[in-house]
Amino acid sequence: MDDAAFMFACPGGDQASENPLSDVIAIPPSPSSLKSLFAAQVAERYSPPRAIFWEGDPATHVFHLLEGCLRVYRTMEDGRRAILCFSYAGDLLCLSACENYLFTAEAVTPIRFRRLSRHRFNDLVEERANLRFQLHAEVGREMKASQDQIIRLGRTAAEERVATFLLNVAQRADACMMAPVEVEVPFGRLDIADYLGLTVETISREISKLKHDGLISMNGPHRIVLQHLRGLREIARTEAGHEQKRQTNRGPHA
Amino acid sequence: MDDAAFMFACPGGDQASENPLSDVIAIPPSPSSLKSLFAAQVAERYSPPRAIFWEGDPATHVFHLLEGCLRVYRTMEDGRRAILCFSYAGDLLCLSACENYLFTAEAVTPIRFRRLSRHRFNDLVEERANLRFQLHAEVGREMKASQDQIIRLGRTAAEERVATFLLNVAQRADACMMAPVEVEVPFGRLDIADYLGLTVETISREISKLKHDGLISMNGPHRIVLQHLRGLREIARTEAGHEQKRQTNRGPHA
DNA sequence: CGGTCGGTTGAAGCGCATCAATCCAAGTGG
DNA sequence: CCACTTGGATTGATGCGCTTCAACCGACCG
Repeated sequence: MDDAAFMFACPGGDQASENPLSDVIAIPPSPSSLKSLFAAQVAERYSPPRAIFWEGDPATHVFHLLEGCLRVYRTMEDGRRAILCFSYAGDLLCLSACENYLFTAEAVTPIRFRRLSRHRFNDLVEERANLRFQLHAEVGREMKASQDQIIRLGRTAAEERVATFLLNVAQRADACMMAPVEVEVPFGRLDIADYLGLTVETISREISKLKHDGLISMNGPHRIVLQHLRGLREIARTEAGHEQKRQTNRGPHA
Repeated sequence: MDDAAFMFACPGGDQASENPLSDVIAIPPSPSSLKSLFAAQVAERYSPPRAIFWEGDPATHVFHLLEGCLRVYRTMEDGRRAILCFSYAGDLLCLSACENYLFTAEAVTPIRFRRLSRHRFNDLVEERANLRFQLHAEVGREMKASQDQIIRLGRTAAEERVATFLLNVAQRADACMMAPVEVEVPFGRLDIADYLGLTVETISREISKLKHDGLISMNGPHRIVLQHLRGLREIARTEAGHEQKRQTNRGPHA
């Protein structure tokens, strides 16, 4: 599965910020990773459903999520909501340049995170080519994740979206993905629905269908066991291929 | 209208690459804009429906589109296609960091563009803080555009999408947007459909409906006159607001 | 002039939304 | 400790919006 469906992931392993010994003492000795820039900041704790910032507010800070998970969403005037992604422990938030936050980020579980003023973050990143490179790469990953989401919302059926979603959550938690995997799904059905562009009822029905077909089983609505990964992947064949068999839609000047 | 629906736009006015006098002579005297980095490159011409690069190919170059327009898309194994955005004259392409191109970019009209090797582009950008800043800002705009698209595909009806699309194309062409605007829509209905996550028939029907309601009129399928901007905006009220009236969907740990 | 391609329009069907009822777990107050 | 409440999840019944299938039209082209 090469589908990085969640934005803001930081697959490039890096435990620096979890290992204060290397950075907290004195002046950070030339930090080697974006996350280590946060090491000196105090960790804050929020309980759900508290937001760490709101869509439209001046984008004053950058964040590093240490524990728990977040929903990242935008809303329309009439209240419709789209969840852009979920953020997990280890993720960085708000790396993209913008005047105001483009979305709201709200705790789904109790979270722990650090913040850094955007000015300071920018200054620190500017100091080292290494960090600039990491930042650019990270934003590139976010772009890819957004594009995956665009394909999914525009061109796949409910069943495919739910299967893909489950596989992605599983991969988040358990990178190896061998035997039947039990996944913790901390978000509610409404969150999943707003993420996949569907309704709660449809999510529930699709999950029930997968359960009925023996592809998954459940221990309560928030613990789902993926019994038959191959079958799920079959359904979730959302992945972009590279052939170009389809008729080309010539422009009027062709 | 604060909705930058098309990625890779470069609203930050900059005609440097269109004014060769300033940059082509001798060594670029400390370039002040990303686009001016391309000034020394030869301009290539492609006819539709030729692609300038393919999804999955090694991402060797960065591009500056001088004339014409492109469709930028990804395809799935089974041939389903999603157009991520359209690119217009002036736009930069492939600014995000990635090993391989994430999408195919294909001429819709005859195009003229310049290319620059990614290595060289990176080196040049690295030299000047100003350019690094511009690059980051530009990628941020792309992110916002992708997120707009995610909301649209996940949470709006066909009518809204088509109205928004027309308004966006119009704004591209004519920034002031006062009186009835005649827009040139160079892409075919299939392109619009794959961009909006709909089918050709639905596009055609929605356009007919708008025509019937007097909101637009047409001079052939590729020239659409927006007669009643206010009405269109009414329909297209896709814009994200910032209120948070909706019930919060508490996580299980709340 | 027939053939092709893009666009439009009609008819029928289906997938998901909507509306509504029920279930269940957790919380609350008597 | 139990009656009552509350909110999320599930399931069923119905409806609608968009897709699908199909026919037709007009422009362009060989």
